[in-house]
Amino acid sequence: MSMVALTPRSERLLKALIEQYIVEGQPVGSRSLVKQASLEFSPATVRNIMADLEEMGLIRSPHTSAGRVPTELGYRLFVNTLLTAQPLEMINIRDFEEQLPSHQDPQFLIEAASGLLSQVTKLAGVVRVPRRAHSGFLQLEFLSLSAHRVLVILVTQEGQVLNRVIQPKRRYSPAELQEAANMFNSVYAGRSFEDVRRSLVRALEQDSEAMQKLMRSAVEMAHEVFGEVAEGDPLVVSGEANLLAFPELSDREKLKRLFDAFNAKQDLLSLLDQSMAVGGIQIFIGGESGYESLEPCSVVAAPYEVDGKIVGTLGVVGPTRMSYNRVISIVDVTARLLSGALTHNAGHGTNEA
Amino acid sequence: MSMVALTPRSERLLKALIEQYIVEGQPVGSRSLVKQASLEFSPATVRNIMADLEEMGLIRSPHTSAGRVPTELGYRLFVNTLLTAQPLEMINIRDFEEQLPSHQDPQFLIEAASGLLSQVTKLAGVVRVPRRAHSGFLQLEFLSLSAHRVLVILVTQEGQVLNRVIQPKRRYSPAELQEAANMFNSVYAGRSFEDVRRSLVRALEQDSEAMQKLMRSAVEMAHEVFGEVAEGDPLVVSGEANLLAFPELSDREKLKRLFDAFNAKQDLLSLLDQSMAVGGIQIFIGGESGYESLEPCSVVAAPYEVDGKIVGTLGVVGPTRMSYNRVISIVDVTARLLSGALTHNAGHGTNEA
DNA sequence: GCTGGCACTCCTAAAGGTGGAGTGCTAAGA
DNA sequence: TCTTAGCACTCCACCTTTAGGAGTGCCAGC
Repeated sequence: MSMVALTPRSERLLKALIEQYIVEGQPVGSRSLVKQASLEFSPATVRNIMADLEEMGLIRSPHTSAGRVPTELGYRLFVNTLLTAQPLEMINIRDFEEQLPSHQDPQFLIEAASGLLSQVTKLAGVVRVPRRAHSGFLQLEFLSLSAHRVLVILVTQEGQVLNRVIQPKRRYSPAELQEAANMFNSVYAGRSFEDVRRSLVRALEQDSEAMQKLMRSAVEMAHEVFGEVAEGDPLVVSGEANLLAFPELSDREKLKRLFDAFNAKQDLLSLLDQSMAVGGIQIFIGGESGYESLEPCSVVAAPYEVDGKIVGTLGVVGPTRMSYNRVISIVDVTARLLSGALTHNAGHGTNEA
Repeated sequence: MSMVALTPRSERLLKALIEQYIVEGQPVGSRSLVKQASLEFSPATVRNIMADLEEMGLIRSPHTSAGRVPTELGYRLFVNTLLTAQPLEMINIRDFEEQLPSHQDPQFLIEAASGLLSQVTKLAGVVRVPRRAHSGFLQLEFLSLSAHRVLVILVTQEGQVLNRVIQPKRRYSPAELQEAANMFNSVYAGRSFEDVRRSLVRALEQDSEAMQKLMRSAVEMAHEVFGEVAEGDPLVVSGEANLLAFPELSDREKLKRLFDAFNAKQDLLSLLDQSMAVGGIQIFIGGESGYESLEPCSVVAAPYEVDGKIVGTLGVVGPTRMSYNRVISIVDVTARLLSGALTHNAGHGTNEA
């Protein structure tokens, strides 16, 4: 494992090898590599260089008389230093923008982004949705639906709307509901969800005499909703079926485990959260992610923002043999566009007259 | 193809054969069938009867010296007349009910039902969500978020809440928004979504003089939302990965096509809609559904209701070789429970004091 | 240090061979 | 007339063998 720096020639060779392997999915032999990359030296020379690269742990042979295949280390070197940036013109950004119109429902945008990622990469797209607990509580509204049913609507600062129907103990007039909401909002608006939830619990435990009666009702009803509103699905996945097309995942066992991972979502979730903390585009190659279920895969992820603050992560999951430069560009631009579409004070609003 | 009625004995044999095939997934031979079902006649006799059944098109041999496998016709006869009802005690209905609590967000309930179906059947669960166009519009609310952003909230009679942020041309005070909403609701409440949408288009085309200014604004803002609010995902699918476990779907081509069908959703959607019109539990075996993509599958579907009116369908998709009696019971009970959870005036409300 | 040549390895695909599970048919028994 | 045991036959699934090819490693010459 002599960590001698690569010569320019061996770098070039490694790059050509990985690129060919990414396209063909077959171990790359010396002869075909010479032909494919029109190298000016002979197969025998290539074999010598390959032997060096193998010694360095960058490539390996599946067996004695097969060609070479990149190792995780090889991919890592490749994405770190050998990638040629994808010309972004090739990806029609217009098309992307059309799919992610500004000022839409956040949930809709997130699902659209996930679908977009999977469609254009032909891999699985995944979006970590913003956590509600940390997002800001903007406003609450009580609507009377019928005698004993009140619709409670919560609005987050991100523009998300959550709702739940509750059945309060007594009947309230629309005016009462309105006033209760006003009182509630004036106290709690602007604080984080988690913060409000805790405050409500405390308020309920405290002496109820100290609170105005209507406010007490508001707190009770709000608590019912804050406590119960499900976090919803924290992960939006699409295009899993695309992975069926890859022969390297034809191993039924592996495939099943991978799909179960998509279903369980726990590993992916942790990975994306971890990536959110770091910021910037993250690439996890094979076992680098540290999750066994994702071992045969690579993940390319990028955080996205709302009003300049990172709130979630999106990315692509595919076999280690993926077209990294293309995927990276796509993930990058999608993250930017999603951020733009989710950000409210965007300069490109439609009705700024 | 002599359509002589089956003798009780051949019926019994067919039933045993299909039941064994459902469990084992392997062609059933005469000897093993005798042993398994402890029949009181010999393998030779069974062979004779099998030959008859084959002539009637109820079973077939994959090849000369293999056992017999049910045909679609065989399955059809089986589910029509030979099924022994699954004792419902076996499925713990309590568990189901816990997963589908009343008075929850409809979207949540629908996703929970889909997940429930797939988990307990180990197949793919699918729910057709109610169509918005036909559902009733209950009430609309304008909330001022910031200077130029207004949150428009639509509430359906089913208790669903839709929302979108718009940027109106001029600024409105909260009081104005309140009044505009009141005016709007007094005119349009109770009509179907599609109806309201059409009315709005007409109102906008007509002479604006005839309308009060604030009402005009309300109509404009409402139109922006009614026109643009996406229908959302009409189909909730879960547990697709369960299908990977079935060897009969190991054909990569078929599997890919099936997964694409789940993604495209068009065929499944048509099938479920068709099933909704008929009402009652529907079973589509293999090609009976008429959709090529679903040809290797069977679908068991049942409609569900809100307030006594059928609004959608749910079901299970799996290989033709599925445990029909079990699946039918599960689909049935899930449809009932979902109906109950979605129905508002349910007798089992929690706070009816 | 590069290259052609050569022996060697090992996979893949096709071609045989074998055993078992299962069938259809026939003829004898109830 | 229905049932059953027996038997020859079929065909798959599995294994082994064989040949072919792609590729390597190494050596010797340039």
